[in-house]
Amino acid sequence: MNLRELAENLGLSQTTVSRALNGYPEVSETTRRRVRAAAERFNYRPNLRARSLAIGRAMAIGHVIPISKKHEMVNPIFADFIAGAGETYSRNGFDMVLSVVSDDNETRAYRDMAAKGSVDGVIVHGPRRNDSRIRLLKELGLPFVVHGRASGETTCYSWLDINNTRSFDRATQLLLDLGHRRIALVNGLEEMDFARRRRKGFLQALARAGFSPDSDLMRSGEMTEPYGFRAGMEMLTGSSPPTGFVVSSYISTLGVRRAIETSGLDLGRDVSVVTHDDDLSYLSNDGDVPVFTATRSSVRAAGRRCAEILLAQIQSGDGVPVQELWETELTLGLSTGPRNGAER
Amino acid sequence: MNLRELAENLGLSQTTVSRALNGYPEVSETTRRRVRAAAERFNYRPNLRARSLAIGRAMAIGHVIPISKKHEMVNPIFADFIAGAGETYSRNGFDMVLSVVSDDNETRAYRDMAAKGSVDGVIVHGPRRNDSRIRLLKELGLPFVVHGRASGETTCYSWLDINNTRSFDRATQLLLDLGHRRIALVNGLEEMDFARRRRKGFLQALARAGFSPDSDLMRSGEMTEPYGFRAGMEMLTGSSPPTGFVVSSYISTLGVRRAIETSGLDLGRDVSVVTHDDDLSYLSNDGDVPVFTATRSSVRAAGRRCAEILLAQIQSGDGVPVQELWETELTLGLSTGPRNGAER
DNA sequence: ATCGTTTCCCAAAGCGCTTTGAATTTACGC
DNA sequence: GCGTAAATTCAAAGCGCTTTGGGAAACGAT
Repeated sequence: MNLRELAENLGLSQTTVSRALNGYPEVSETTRRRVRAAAERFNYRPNLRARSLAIGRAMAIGHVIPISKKHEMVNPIFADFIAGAGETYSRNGFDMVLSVVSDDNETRAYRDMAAKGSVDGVIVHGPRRNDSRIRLLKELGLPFVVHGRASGETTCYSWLDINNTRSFDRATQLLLDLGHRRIALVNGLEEMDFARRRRKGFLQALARAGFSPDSDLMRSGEMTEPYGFRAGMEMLTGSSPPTGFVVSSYISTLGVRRAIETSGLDLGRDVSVVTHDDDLSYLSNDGDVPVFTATRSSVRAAGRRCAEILLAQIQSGDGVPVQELWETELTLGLSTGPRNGAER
Repeated sequence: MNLRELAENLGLSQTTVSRALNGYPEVSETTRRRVRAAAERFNYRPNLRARSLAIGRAMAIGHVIPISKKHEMVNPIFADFIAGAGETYSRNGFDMVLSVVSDDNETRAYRDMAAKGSVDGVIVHGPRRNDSRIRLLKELGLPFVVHGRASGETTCYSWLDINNTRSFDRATQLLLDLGHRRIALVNGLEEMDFARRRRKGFLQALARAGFSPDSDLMRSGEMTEPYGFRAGMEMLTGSSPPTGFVVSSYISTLGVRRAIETSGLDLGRDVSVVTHDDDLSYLSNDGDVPVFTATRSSVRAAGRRCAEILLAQIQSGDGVPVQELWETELTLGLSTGPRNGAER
């Protein structure tokens, strides 16, 4: 059932039917009701492609997901973000189109999206230092919101980020306050912007306490469970193992815990761990008392908000960037405690 | 840059340019090269909406993700599936459109997709017993592939599933062979088709060994980590705790492990666990020796394959259903061992 | 030269919708 | 009853592409 058929059926012109359905004032209330009823009855929905061709908008938001051996974007954190953003989209009648591309094709993917006109805007995930995508998207004139920030990028753009530096400063400070002296950082990939900021916060707290960084106690890598395990094992079996860990992701924290247990140590007593908790719906750190002491911020809420910002930007058409910096909650769990008196 | 401009620029008609780019034989090789070069130079991509309006195909596949309090589809498993499917899509020039809807709107979402013409086909996730979506999609004439199966649905349709019954039969049998007598099942939501099949396999193995089912040792729920923990705690602190667990998801297995450890028991010695492992890229159970004994099947590979089947179906246009049943690997890890001699 | 055949290219229609500009009907005041 | 304004409705153009049905040019064969 298309517009023409529906119009014929009603004995009206396509114009009138279209206007009736889209709420234009030039059509009388009685015919509008009549049209609405018929549309309902025939289960009519305007063809999206035709509609967006006519109005020049795609009614869709794009997410480009680079995929490769070294850099895997489709992770549980991303899934939760998507869930949040998706809610917002469907509430506003937008679709979400995901483009999974090998990461050497990422630039092309954005170019394609812009040229093909398949989306009205995009969300940029996992910004890196000096991220070239931001310039590209500006050049293409495609509205976008960055989840995170790209330090080094001086031009103005919309982003939503958490205060990574302060989060990790506070997390580290907590361990210092508990008496820990050898504190390890298990971080994300060094090229990711958030990882740099977290490291900065970590080092900042150490410096304040008068400690100089120990590169043996700093790891960066993609935040999987096995990575956390490996990093944990290496450090715990090293010559002078840490008594505290600050970990960038709940997922790798699971690996760190495994390493601690494998080493016969007791989490929260022998070794303290503070993690960043994205409040993932499937890997909740909730409970009467959370298992892990964590800096928490819901990535799902971030998804919702990023989507809202982007849609507002598209609707308004003005290029006024919106920038939001969210603080995280530092919640105490069972994974932290005072340093054991005895040196290990 | 659109087709008209490109054609004008070349001094050719739109027809010729279109044909040149789409590889039709009616255009000479020399002009084809000339057109290709110009398209490259101007960074021309056909407008997708116009194109699909003209050819009547959307070049996109839909995934409907129901979302609600009780039934959360955006999980790490789904993320991996998406990653696999997405690879296939982009290799074939298709987009993936996700529609996140509250689950009382699911039917509407499929209807919308079909009527709006925004996709050429859909993948159905998480089939339930007697799933109404299958009938709906047949009625709508929208090509689809089901990831899993819907028992009770008698009509013929394309699906890709793993042999859940046999998997869980084997897993249970392994524990029986190791001497375990009280074996618990921590399963997914009862309404999900796979959960029913897994329970069937579980009970089948028990029955073969002459054991009758004990409802105290069977749980079902959404497969989160906290759920696994709760289920594990309840059973382990019950009057006659299990010495073996069969768990439906790696994620809830993490919860079960936490419960075991919290109870002061030793995984693999006091309590054995066999899990189903979807081979998630972020929560890998790999290693020289896997942590968990598991029935393994890559959900990412399943995503790839489902996408292939669907695309083939769309391309060919015939309605010949494809059905694939994959066996899982039963891999031994560190989480299983003979039952302790002493009764606990 | 003439007549098919190829080869190469084009004008125009059509996909299903929105929107412009105009036409028709109705309402109202005089 | 007439003129004007307001309220409705409509025909047609256009969004950017593909594709149908020819037409012109080039090429051999007669």
